Amino acid sequence: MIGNVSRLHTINRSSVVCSLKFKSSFHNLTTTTPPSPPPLEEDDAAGLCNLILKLDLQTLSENLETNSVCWTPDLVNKILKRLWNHGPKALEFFRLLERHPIYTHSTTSFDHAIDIAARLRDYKTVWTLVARMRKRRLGPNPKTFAIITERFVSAGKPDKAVRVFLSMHEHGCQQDLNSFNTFLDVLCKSKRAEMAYNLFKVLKRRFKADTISYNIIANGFCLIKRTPRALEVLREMVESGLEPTLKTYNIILNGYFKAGQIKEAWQFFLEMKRRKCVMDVVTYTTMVHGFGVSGEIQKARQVFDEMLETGILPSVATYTAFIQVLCKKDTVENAIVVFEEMLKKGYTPNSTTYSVLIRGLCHVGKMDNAMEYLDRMKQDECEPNVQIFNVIIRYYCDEGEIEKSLEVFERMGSGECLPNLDTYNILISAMFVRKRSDDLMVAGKLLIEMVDRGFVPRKFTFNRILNGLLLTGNQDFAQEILRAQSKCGRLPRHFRL
DNA sequence: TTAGGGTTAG
Repeated sequence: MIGNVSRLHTINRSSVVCSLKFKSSFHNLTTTTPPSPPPLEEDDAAGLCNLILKLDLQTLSENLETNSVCWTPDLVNKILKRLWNHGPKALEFFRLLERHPIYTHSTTSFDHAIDIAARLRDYKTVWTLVARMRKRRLGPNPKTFAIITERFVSAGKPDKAVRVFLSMHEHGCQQDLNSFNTFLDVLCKSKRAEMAYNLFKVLKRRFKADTISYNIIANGFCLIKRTPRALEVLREMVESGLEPTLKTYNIILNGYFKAGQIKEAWQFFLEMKRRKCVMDVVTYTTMVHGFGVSGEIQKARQVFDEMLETGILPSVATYTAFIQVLCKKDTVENAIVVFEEMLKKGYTPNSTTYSVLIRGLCHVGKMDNAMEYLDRMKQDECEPNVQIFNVIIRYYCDEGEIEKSLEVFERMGSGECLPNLDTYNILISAMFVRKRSDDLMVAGKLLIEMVDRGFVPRKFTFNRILNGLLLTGNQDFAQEILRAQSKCGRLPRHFRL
């Protein structure tokens, strides 16, 4: 077990894989007078990320300021995206690069950095960056505000989000119908349709609300399974002289399915046909998925076949929806048949497709098979995302295969895809199952690492580990955990921008 | 990043 602890120590720091990857990038960064900057390849972002994660502030600062890397907004954005689950490091990198003698950040990089800071709930940094953006005449733009308001809403501060939206112009960003609709959508997607509707009523004249505004609100009510309210909103829309579109119908169709009103959905679909409504791939995907989720696989298959007969081409999303419902309500074997069929027709599955299939395989205990598909993703040049890793880790944990789940975790740490809050929570919980003191040590290490990466563990998690450590007489380590806890929610001074 | 379909457990 001590092996496990020491292995965890090495994650992202000095594993062999990492060191090998670092070499080339490190060379690029430390060479002081290269004849010309070497052209950057696809993998440079990955290599640079590992380097950024490895170096301390001082060394990183020295390296970033050399002229040997040809920084481009694209490269910087790639790095910021890869470091998404290591917010403090991402911001440190962004801040250091701001001092670069030649390179200056782009609008999109500022937006990424603002998103990261907002996710860390470091609002002081958010506004500092907004001000800096403005000073450099790079923004802030409507997208910047979409990011900020969305983060406030998901942090449980919708009122603050409303105030921010209403104050956009004070930051030099004009409000218009687009930004209004975007903000309504942010509220609706967080299941605050009622709040969005109230705001809509107040501002609809000022912004000249259009079909999109109404569709957003209707969809918001559908998301909280309130189809009658959605229909009311649409009635209001027609009364104000706006015509529903195919998107409107698709929203309602999906709303019926979401609310479990399968009969209504079917009737609505028939009515659309009767009225000779032009249907599209979204209509059919909604039907296939809706029927499938409610367990009506035959109906789902029938609609899928009908779609092909009508000459509407399924999309990757259609196949994904079908594969998912087959996994859930039929058999994973049949899902694989459809998956292979999709490949034969020349479609390239994306990470969502792999995700549903891998989840399906995990669910029936076919872990080896799931791992095979994880490897197949690479062949398809499809990067596995953190959700896929989380599914595999979760199921390994559920099966009591703690070592295997740690192996997958290590694979993530060695640069493939950084773990997120869920990953840590899943693993830490699993460390209590076997009631072994060495598992508890791993849990502690994970907790410290996640705090270091800007995640805020629940109090419960801290207490659980602290209690365990105190019971096993591990006072020193408990102190370390306490230090991590006090650090939580506050970024160290050098992260301040 | 102006709206609709596909990932996610209870």
